[in-house]
Amino acid sequence: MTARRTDLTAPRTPRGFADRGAAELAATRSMVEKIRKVYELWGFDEVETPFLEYTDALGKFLPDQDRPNAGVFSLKDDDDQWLSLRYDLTAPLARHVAENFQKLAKPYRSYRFGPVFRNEKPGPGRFRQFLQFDADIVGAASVAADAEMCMMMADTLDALGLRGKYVIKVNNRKILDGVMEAIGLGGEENAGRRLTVLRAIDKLDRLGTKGVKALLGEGREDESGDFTKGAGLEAPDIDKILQLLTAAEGGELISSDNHFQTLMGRTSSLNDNTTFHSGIVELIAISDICNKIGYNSERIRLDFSVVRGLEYYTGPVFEAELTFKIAGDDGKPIQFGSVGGGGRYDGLVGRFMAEDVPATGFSIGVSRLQAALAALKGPDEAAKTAGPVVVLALDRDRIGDSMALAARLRAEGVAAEVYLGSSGMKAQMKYADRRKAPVVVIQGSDEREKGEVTLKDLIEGAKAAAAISDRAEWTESRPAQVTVPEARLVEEVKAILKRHG
RNA sequence: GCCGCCAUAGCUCAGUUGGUUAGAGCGCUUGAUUGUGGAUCAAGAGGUCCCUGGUUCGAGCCCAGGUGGUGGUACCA
Repeated sequence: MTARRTDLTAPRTPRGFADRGAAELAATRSMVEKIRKVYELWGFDEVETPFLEYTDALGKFLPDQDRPNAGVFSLKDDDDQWLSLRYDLTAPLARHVAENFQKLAKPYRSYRFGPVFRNEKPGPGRFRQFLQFDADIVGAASVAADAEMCMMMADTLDALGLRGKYVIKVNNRKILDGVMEAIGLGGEENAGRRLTVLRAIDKLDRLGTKGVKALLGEGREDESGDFTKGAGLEAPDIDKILQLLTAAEGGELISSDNHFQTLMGRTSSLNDNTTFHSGIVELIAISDICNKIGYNSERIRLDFSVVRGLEYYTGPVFEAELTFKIAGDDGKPIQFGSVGGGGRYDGLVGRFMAEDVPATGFSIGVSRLQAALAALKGPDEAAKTAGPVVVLALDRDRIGDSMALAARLRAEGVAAEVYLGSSGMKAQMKYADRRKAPVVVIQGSDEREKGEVTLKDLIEGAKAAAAISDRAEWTESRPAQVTVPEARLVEEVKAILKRHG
């Protein structure tokens, strides 16, 4: 027996990172192409930025003030400058725009796709590297740009076959800011409490009115016994916020003056606040545009509980949510929830340059959306991808003959490979089976002498085998197999492939 | 980050109050029936019982710390 080696390295992917196989990559590719097509149809140009940025170019908007450096992978360059892996595609875009400001035609419409990295606790379906696909308009202050973003996001999900299975929820940060001003939380000194209030509102869909109420007041204790400190608001102020959250109930985009009046009626105590009021006016404008073009409340809706990023959004915010549930492995329904979102961030480019540059955009979580699409299709779909035709190598001295057969198939555009291992025929058949080969090409000495090849249709054969339980019958029938002259190889293989689409 | 649960073969899991050489099913490899995937039969490979330390005559089992996973929660740009 061999001695145990102690110098072996354990093969392992880093925590929260994953290898991706052919089927998954193919699904990503097809998704990405569909999304790209929509973006380009709307007149967006692709741009690519590096994975690494100088930390200060990303850093100011790290959201969690308690742990300003957590969440990001950073390293020090040889000139002592800190670099970080990008954690989204928006901050790098802001840098790109500021750096090339004179060259770019504005409003600048661009899209980006690629991996982003977050150094935080991974979970099921949640990785430390994942894909995003963003689109942004920089240099357009009008809410018409925000309306475009909502509509394009809807188009994108439509293109992915999700019509009727999602909703784009729209809100405006000015509305939330206005409410907080109205209850005396304006000004620098209340920034911390405003954050707490926004976080509480963001949890409405998960914790319900009751949970949010607790978080706005004293605080809330969760099932594990952990206590989350609340915002400490007075009861009448809490009511004002809850009143707002329910004001958009019915889930309609404000489509007319009539709706506007109704809404204003429901939020009467807040309408004197100018910030709040201008937020409402902006939403009406977005709503008018969307409705005019035919994006009704089936696709785009008003929802005052949408908060999104806590730091940099300044105006309209939107979130794409999948509305269907899927049965998980344990039978419990899984709600996929948010698969993307965005909003207006008028201050983000401005931190690189003296002038403010208005911008709006959104991001699609490709990895998450792909998981949802896969779950929607069911597990069988992924297994259907066909492998190459496998040419068996029965006679080791004549491997060149096998390679010549494969070459002929390739020359006609049929994916083909020769078995290059050292096992016998049975193992080679098994190999072809596992490769998901649709066809196996067999040429042993028998066939070669007669100038023939035997072709076996593995897909048809598998069906036939299911009906056979008797050994003799199996041997006898040689299911789904034909022997043809070598000259007809390509033609016959193509015919079999065609039968299976 | 905080709280809880879990860790035995490639996978899913057994493993008695702490007691000899740690098991099963599936999968994998090889062979038989034939030069052919399935079925059947036979044989075989595969384990630091997560790691380190402790208790004990003796630890897969008990204790402590660590690591990894998982379920909440926090955060989610």
